[in-house]
Amino acid sequence: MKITLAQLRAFIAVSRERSFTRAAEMLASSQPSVSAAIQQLETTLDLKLFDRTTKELYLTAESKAFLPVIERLIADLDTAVSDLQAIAERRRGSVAIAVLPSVAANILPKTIASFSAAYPNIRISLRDDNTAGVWERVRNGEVDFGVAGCRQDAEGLQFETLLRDPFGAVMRSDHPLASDAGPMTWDQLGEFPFIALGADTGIRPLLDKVPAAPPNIAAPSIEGSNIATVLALLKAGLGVTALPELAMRSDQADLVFRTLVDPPLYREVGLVTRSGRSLSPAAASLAEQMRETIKPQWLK
Amino acid sequence: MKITLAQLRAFIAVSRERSFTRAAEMLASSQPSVSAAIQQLETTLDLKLFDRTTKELYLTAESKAFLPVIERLIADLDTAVSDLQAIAERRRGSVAIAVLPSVAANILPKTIASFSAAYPNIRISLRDDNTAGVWERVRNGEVDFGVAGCRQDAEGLQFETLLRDPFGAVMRSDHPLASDAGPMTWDQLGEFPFIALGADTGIRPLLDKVPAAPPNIAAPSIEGSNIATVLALLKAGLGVTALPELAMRSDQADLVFRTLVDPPLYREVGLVTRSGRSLSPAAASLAEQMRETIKPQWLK
DNA sequence: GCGCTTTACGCTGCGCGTAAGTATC
DNA sequence: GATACTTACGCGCAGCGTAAAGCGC
Repeated sequence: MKITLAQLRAFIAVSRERSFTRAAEMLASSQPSVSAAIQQLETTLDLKLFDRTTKELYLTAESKAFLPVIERLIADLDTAVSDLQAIAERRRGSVAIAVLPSVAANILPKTIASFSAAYPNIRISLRDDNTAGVWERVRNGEVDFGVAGCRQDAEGLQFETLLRDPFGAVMRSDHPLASDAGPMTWDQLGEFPFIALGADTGIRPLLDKVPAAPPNIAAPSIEGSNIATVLALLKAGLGVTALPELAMRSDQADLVFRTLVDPPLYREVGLVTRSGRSLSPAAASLAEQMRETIKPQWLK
Repeated sequence: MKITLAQLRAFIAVSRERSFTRAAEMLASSQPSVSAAIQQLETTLDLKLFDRTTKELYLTAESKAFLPVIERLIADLDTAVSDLQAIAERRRGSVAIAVLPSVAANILPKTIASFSAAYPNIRISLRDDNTAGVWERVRNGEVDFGVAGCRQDAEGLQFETLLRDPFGAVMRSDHPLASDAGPMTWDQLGEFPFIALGADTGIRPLLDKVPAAPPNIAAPSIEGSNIATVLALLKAGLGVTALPELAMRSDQADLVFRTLVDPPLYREVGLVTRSGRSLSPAAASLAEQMRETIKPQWLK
């Protein structure tokens, strides 16, 4: 015969109430079923748990010893379960994500505002990094998911596009190319010193694959290791570059962005997750919130 | 939906084995039933516990946190249950009893020898006391049960006769009455100084109710507070007394016991238990052993 | 005779096992 | 195509509730 949690709960209820009838009320059950539960427990353990007459009910010495153990057991279980349910219901928990700086600056504030309003007790841990760094942090489980550019070597990882970020030329506002703010073509960049990003960024490989790009893009005058550096170089008037729009939107002072066409180039930015691994409830909600936030931008 | 221990055990098994199939083997169950158990748990908790493909199975962060709690829970439960079963099977436990000195000397050695042989790991705690003391110790729960004389004021206590101990006259071997060893009558005691036991013993009240007793029994020359004292007085040749046989059997040196008849008087000696309260398994066995040990004597 | 527990009984439904289905590698 | 998990399905049985019986005061 097998012990069940219901039997243990009945045991606790009867012990506390010192009455089968009141225990049944407490358990929102019928009195005979409590009776049966106790009898089964007694049969299983081969031990009398209660000395009972119609008038009084006593715990035996054995059940007196058993009771606190079982009470703690049931309490621990209930605690564990309600903790889990709190996590499931997003009343508790935390999410760690890694995102591109451009995403952190331009998208996350809205996303996090909405998310925190909906789930005020979820802690969010945020790291910004370039595409390679984001992917690595997702791969090693440091974060629940990431937001970064697409990559080919998605071994064990999954990519879901959130937005297509259009490339444009960027130059100082007094640069010859800055006289017009509209779209321009790749070959117009050929006459000016090109300031490129390092090869370990997600942007550089994309540029290297543009057939219409003039040779100075592949052989840049200067290379900056990250966006901030490149923008600084641009502001110093040392050349032009090509960047996804989002990457410089947060720092437009003195700079002009002109969308590049013929052909247009996009950086796909999206969610990076471990394939075959589910997100925690809170992380899933945050990811969903991110999709919601970006959707309008998507349509742009 | 309700959580069951089977589900929790399935959760532990799958977590450890990282496979539903192997978990099912471990649980001596079918694989689909393990599958169902996990699904029910996931439904109840509204939480994914495992990320599973046919190839690999991972615990989610939540179940990783849940697992050790549940493992300890189940381990504690199993421990508690097996402890109780040890008690039920008399592999562990202890019995405390209070008995009359005469019983301790004449009956218990055999009883305890048999009992300890059958249940070597049960500790026995033994106190000897007079009838009043034994009853009191049973009443206040100091002992599991007692062996003593019968009493009327059995409020909440129960008496079960084990043996009828015949009264006899006791005197020093050089006493006139000691010339014969056979039965004698009460009135023969009338001519000699009577040494009585105190009124707080179980024996004195019995003597006071013998109609055939000569007046010197109710008005004794000397009163001893316990058997040992009375026997000492007898050995000093200061008089005669009337005692149940068992009370002096252990100390016959220099004394003669002659059964009293017309009418014969018996002290009923038996088990004293709290009514409506069950004995612990070990105590029940010891009581039973006592009945077995005494049965032959009973027939005497 | 009253109050509480146990027994009796019919029912629902859960859970098991077998077998077929499905997905992933 | 092999392997492992999931779904489908039928069966048995455990547990519930109602109702009747037993039992101690």
